[in-house]
Amino acid sequence: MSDTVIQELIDRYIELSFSVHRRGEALVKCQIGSDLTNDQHYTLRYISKAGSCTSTELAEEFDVQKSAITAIINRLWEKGLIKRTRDENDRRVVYLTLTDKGNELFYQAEERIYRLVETFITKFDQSEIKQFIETYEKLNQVLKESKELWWGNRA
Amino acid sequence: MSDTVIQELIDRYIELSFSVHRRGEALVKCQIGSDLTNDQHYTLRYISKAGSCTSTELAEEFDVQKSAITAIINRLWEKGLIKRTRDENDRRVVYLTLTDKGNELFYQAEERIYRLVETFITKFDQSEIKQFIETYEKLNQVLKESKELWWGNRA
DNA sequence: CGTTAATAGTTAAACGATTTAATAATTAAA
DNA sequence: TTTAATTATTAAATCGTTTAACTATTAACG
Repeated sequence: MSDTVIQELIDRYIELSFSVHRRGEALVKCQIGSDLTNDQHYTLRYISKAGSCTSTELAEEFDVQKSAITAIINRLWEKGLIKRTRDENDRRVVYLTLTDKGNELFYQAEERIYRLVETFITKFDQSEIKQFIETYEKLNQVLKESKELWWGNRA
Repeated sequence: MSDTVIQELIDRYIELSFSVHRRGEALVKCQIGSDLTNDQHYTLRYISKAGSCTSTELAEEFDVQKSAITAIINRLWEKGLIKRTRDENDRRVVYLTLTDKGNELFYQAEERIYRLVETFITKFDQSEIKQFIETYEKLNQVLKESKELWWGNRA
């Protein structure tokens, strides 16, 4: 592969890693606005899809420390969007689920995002989107593996 | 386009916007580690490519308030990586340039990233990468335009 | 059984990135 | 010359993150 293509991939990926989080933020806040941050929305999203999960699971999934999860869950809990339930068999474990309010807010946001994407999706054709998603997933996977490799050499 | 493909794009994009910033962070810190955050590296990168620029320019480019730029520039300045120079003709303006140390650190990071990307780039073929970059740019452009549209309706 | 590990989650302190609102200094416009 | 607009900064607040220490609980093993 030519050097310029590698360099361009790097440029784009770094650009991506800088800007896309902010674009996501705009996406979540789009139109009527939800008062949710990108990270909060993504957390609701994960819990909604899982039905119920633990802090440890979220920390592993998001690749952050458990204390970061505690913080974000606290903020969602203060907004009344999340419920904490202790496991009766193993009393160390806390299950996280969405409250009715949490569910409602999440689905509202999802619907808004869907409507928005519909407005511009016509500019792409299906195969282009599919290809993009595939390459992204591959790239993400490769980066994840690489990361484990480097960090295995340290610490 | 089918509903499932739209939904999948949304899922992937939201995932992307959540995770990619963290992957970028790992990329910047890879191997020997640079003590730069992703945002700091990206800022050095922009100034390096531009040669010299202003806070206002960075704020527009990064799509944040100018005070956020002041903050990040302060941190880089404290590390001795950035120089501030007042314009003699218009004394409101401050030009930002990299110091020698800033240049060195930035190029070290770039080289590390390049070497890393080389190790896994073989898993992709050139056309796939090119296509990925193109679609990314298109998507980014479309989202930028959409954002201006929604936010034009507010405020 | 009882002591020692390990695990799940939280708290506290610190830092980085961000926003809004207010301000200082300077230049442009009327 | 007074008023506007522009450039950059500061201050206060919030969010997301890390590391380190801690609590409560469960598992392991002699």
